[in-house]
Amino acid sequence: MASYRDKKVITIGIVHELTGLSERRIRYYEERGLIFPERTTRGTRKYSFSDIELLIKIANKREEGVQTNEIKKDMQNERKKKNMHDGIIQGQLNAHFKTNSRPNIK
Amino acid sequence: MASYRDKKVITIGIVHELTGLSERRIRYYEERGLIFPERTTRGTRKYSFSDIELLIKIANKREEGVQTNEIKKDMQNERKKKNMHDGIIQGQLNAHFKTNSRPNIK
DNA sequence: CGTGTAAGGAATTCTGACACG
DNA sequence: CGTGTAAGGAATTCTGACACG
Repeated sequence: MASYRDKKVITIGIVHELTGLSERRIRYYEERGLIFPERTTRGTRKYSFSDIELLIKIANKREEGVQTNEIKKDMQNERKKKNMHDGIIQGQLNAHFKTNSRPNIK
Repeated sequence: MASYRDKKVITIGIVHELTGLSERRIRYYEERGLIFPERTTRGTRKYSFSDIELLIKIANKREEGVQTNEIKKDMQNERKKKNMHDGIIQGQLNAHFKTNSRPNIK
């Protein structure tokens, strides 16, 4: 995991080129907690391809009139749903192997 | 193909961060025809992840004392070998299906 | 609330050149 | 030949703020 898709290496200018979103909007969505670029040593933002895909989804929601607040909640719910699903899988695995998740790991 | 690995979206500063190579060297390898970044509308270079991997290979060769000239020839030979191999495969496919590569495509 | 814009400073990138070896 | 460096200009990015609605 954490392949090319998730490596944060793209500057905001290129993100703008790729998405058509203004730099203002891109920064604003970060301010609202929808997206989390990393920073270079000297402070310029770095985005990943998956950030770019997320930005496009966000922009589409905004076009439908959804507020950033709502978008954020939706994203958190997706997260929760995914984690629940993973929990179920893990539960099934545990039951199958009749063992704890991390036995005897100090 | 032409997935994330091959999209040219990384500025030279980030390439430097990722490879440790000086910007001077990165530009020089372009000058010698070893690497081919694209440009933004206003002229700044953009590299792909595969460019970065290639740069690392080039740097390793250079450490062994191989000249850029040699490295370039080696790269061209790899290309040729690969194309020959593809040709063989294609020939086998053609023989197998007793057909031309692109029949009746206008 | 979401986005545009003007503002000023700091950091980035570019090219062509000189240096050394 | 391969790489460093200083030079000057142009473009980028950053933050905080005002505007409108």
